Amino acid sequence: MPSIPTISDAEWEVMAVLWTTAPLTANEVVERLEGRRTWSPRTVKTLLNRLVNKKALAYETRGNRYLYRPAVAREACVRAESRSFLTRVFGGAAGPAIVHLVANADLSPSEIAELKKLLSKRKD
Amino acid sequence: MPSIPTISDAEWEVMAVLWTTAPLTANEVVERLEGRRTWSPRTVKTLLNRLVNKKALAYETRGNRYLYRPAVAREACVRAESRSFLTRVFGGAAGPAIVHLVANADLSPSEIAELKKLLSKRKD
DNA sequence: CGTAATACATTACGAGTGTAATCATTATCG
DNA sequence: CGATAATGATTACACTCGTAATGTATTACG
Repeated sequence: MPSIPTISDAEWEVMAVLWTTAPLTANEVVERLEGRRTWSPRTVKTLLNRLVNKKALAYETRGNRYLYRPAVAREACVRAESRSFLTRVFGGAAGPAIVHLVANADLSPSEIAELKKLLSKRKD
Repeated sequence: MPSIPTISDAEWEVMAVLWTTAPLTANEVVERLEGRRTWSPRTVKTLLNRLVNKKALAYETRGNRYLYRPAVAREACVRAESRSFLTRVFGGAAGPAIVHLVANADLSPSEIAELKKLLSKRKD
């Protein structure tokens, strides 16, 4: 399993785009970020570059253009970030963290139902 | 409401100590971190200083010693960090985040029961 | 073919972080 | 009272991040 690189806030936005659709050219990534961020295209290119250096993204060249695609799975990054969050904020204790989130979150009835089902299964 | 300063990883460790017990002198904080971290006492002093500058800690002087105490509530910081985590990793959607955590977390039966109770109450 | 446009690479730069060492002030021991 | 030890303040330094500008190589138009 490839170890998960550290992905910063801004980098997560870029990764999110490519986890949704890949491969994309740099400009396609820029387009998909418009509206959500007010970044200069230069900034997006910088982030793409850093992510490639971190081996969070890979690319193939198609002519003079690069096609970027994720090199790490979203699920793996989510797990890593979650662990880091739990450790920092709750000292690693998932129980209190989940209680906090459930108490403060805006959950739809169907989400509540799903969570209850999930909890019942885990009791086994 | 005082706005919540940004608290880094290392700083969270220090805050955690003072949220548990306060007020404490710098050296008492250092002692309580021994074993959990291998920081030089200097490093801890630096972190205390930064936290005071950020107004996350306050102090009173007792003779030549400082007594540090939190200036922001743990609960408020937890909320801020949780929001930041949800936004970064799950695009702000709490539902999927909680599902992920529940699915991956190591929960005790009593925690599971507590969560189910909490969810039932929220359905109303 | 040469020059402009395009696309990636390199460099920039101030703020924050992790990790400390040195400086200055104050209190305490002899 | 003076020297030393203790304590907080200031300074350090390399690395990451957010946010770009500038440099370089390649392509495409005229």
